[in-house]
Amino acid sequence: MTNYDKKYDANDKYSLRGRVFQKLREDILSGKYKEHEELKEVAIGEELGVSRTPVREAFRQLELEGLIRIVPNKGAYVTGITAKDVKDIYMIRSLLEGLCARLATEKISKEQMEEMEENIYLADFHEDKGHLDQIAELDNRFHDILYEACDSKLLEHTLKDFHRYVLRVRQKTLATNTRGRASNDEHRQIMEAIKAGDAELAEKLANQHMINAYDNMVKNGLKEIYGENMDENGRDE
Amino acid sequence: MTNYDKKYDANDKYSLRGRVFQKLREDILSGKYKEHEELKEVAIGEELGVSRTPVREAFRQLELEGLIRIVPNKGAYVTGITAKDVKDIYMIRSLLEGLCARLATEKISKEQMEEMEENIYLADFHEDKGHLDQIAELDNRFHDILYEACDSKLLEHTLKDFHRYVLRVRQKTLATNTRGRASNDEHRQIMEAIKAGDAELAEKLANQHMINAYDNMVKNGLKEIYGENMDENGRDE
DNA sequence: GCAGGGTATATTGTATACAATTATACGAGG
DNA sequence: CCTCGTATAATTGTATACAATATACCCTGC
Repeated sequence: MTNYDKKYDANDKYSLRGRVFQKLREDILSGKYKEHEELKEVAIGEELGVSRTPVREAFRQLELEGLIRIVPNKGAYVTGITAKDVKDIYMIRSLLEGLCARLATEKISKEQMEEMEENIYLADFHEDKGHLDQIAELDNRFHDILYEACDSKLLEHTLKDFHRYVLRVRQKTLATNTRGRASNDEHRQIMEAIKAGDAELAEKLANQHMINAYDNMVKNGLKEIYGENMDENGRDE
Repeated sequence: MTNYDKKYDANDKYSLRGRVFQKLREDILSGKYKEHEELKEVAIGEELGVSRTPVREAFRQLELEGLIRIVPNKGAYVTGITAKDVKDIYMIRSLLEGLCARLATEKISKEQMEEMEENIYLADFHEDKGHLDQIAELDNRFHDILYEACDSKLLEHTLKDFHRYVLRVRQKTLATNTRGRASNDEHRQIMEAIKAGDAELAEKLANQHMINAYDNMVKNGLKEIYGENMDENGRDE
């Protein structure tokens, strides 16, 4: 938590450090650098045409974002997400997305409401056409709208952090089954509750939306994706 | 979010950067550096006897912790907490401490349970004696035990982040009234619910514990402490 | 053949030098 | 007296040099 939008000032794309940070985050989340892979300062620096200094500073930030793990005097390693992590994140998100939806019911602006309606309409359209990339994009955007609408920088940032963190997993499962349609239907219900001013209902629906998303993940191969880390805690309860 | 305990490997007290980071965090939270104060790299470096490099890296981390704000090419400034921030944090904490208590009911170890009981016993003792520092310390520790007992690195870290973030505020209010006693009574109830294996009750009690703590803050001068930032959003609802 | 140690090498940690940017001070012009 | 612009100083951004640490390999001795 605790960085909000302020971070974006310093991670601006105009400083070398900011560019390195964003590039590395992108590459880690997209899977270019795989789990437990070691990132070497000089190698990254040469690849991006900068010295070690901005690379090192970017590393420090990536570590606090949880994307890499720095072992003193040894190196920086890409962190993995365990199935247990994913489960925990969805438990937390279930509560916080609910809170977010409840707050958004009071605070949402006309523009945000309209974008949300449009988002759902478009998602239906692309679902019919089978445009998987757009569906994933719209799904992400729906949640971002919700986060922005709750009028809490802290909650918004916390949720965006978690959201981004599970992107690696979510993209895959959303694209491989019929969850897209169901997910969008749930989005519509949440939107309508917010529009009707029913904060209680919006909260409940958002809670359940996360639970459904997680259940779907488990059904559709979370184990295969993160199989190597499942042993410890990933399958209980 | 998203850094867990891994961070502590890199912020070890044996590297200069780790020492600078911890020292600065301590000084900011304790109030040595006040809101909006500018932190200069050379000044900090000279004071601690190190060069700018480790100071800069510590700055990057402090920024992601939300304690300072770095404006590119300008400087690093201690961030303030608005009353709205505090309110948001307690809303979020209410839910997450509840979740944490619920999980802890299943997962808590014998040692943790014992430390929790001892904590409450000791807090009562120091309350009788009027040892304000120890009371605050034990209050913090109670929550840390709870966080550790939930068996979720992610939830633990998220809650510790929020907890630390409001320390600046909480210390003051806890020390200025009778909240200490009431707080410890609530701790006892939570502990007993966990001990009895009643996860539902533990969750509800932890929810309410945070709400009570926040209400008490508002009653006892949150406005005075953060008066300058109240104007925007701090008093609605 | 194997264990232990030591040296070479690679990599990170820190300090310093240099470049770029921003803030400040002062003077010229109105 | 005020304003603007330029020069100068202060500060951050980046690169490089040097130090400390960890790793790998070979060499020696048993």
